[in-house]
Amino acid sequence: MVTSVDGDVLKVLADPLRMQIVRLLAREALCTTHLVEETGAKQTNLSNHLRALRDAGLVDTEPCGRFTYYSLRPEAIAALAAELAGLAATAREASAAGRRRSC
Amino acid sequence: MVTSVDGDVLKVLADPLRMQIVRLLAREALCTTHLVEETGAKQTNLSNHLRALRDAGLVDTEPCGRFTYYSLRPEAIAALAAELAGLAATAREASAAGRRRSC
DNA sequence: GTAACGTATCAGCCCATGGTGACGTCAGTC
DNA sequence: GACTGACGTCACCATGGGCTGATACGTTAC
Repeated sequence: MVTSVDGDVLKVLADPLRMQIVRLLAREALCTTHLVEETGAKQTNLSNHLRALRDAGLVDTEPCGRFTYYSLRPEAIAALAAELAGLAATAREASAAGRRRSC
Repeated sequence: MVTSVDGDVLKVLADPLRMQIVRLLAREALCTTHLVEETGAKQTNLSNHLRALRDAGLVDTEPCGRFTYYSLRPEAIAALAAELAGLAATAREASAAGRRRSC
């Protein structure tokens, strides 16, 4: 299949807290301390979610002294957006053509 | 916030079987029987997932005798794609400007 | 060195959710 | 009417994954 929407990325983004992190990181790079303040979540919890985001290739980390800056990787999000847009285009086309499999 | 990526839609799409259903429905409208053949999943299981997709506004149903046709709603997918694209654009801009919060 | 701080890892609990079987409902066929 | 096939709903079980506390590690300040 040409466009295989990455299930892992979707699963990672499906969590509300991780989505909130992604939204915050889209605006500016932050370190864990900031995210604790912004989200109100425990540091341990955030560290787990950040690891999930890192493993999925959604964020980059940059150590800075004893801090660690997290920043969003626009390509990852853009790739997912493009794949979904392609899916939507296919569906629109199929819908316009009234394509359906007979029973 | 202007763009609030719908967490429900993401959560629904995060399931691999549901994503497979969405991909199949993007090409043509199908009824449950077809989906059972294509996916190999149990009818009951599919019915549950289809309900989730319907509740999330991702698919439309159209009764046809004793069959039920399911079709993808392109708008729902397109809206999600657009929101994600917006997020990616914001992130790209922030990254280019080197925006980061000081510790 | 020691203390304080930022961050990561681990083990455990608990809840949400996917899968399944039994059953009910509705439409078409005889 | 009785039967069959298409779908949906419900109750149950099992697994996954999110949250937490304890703890470890590395860095900076004193």
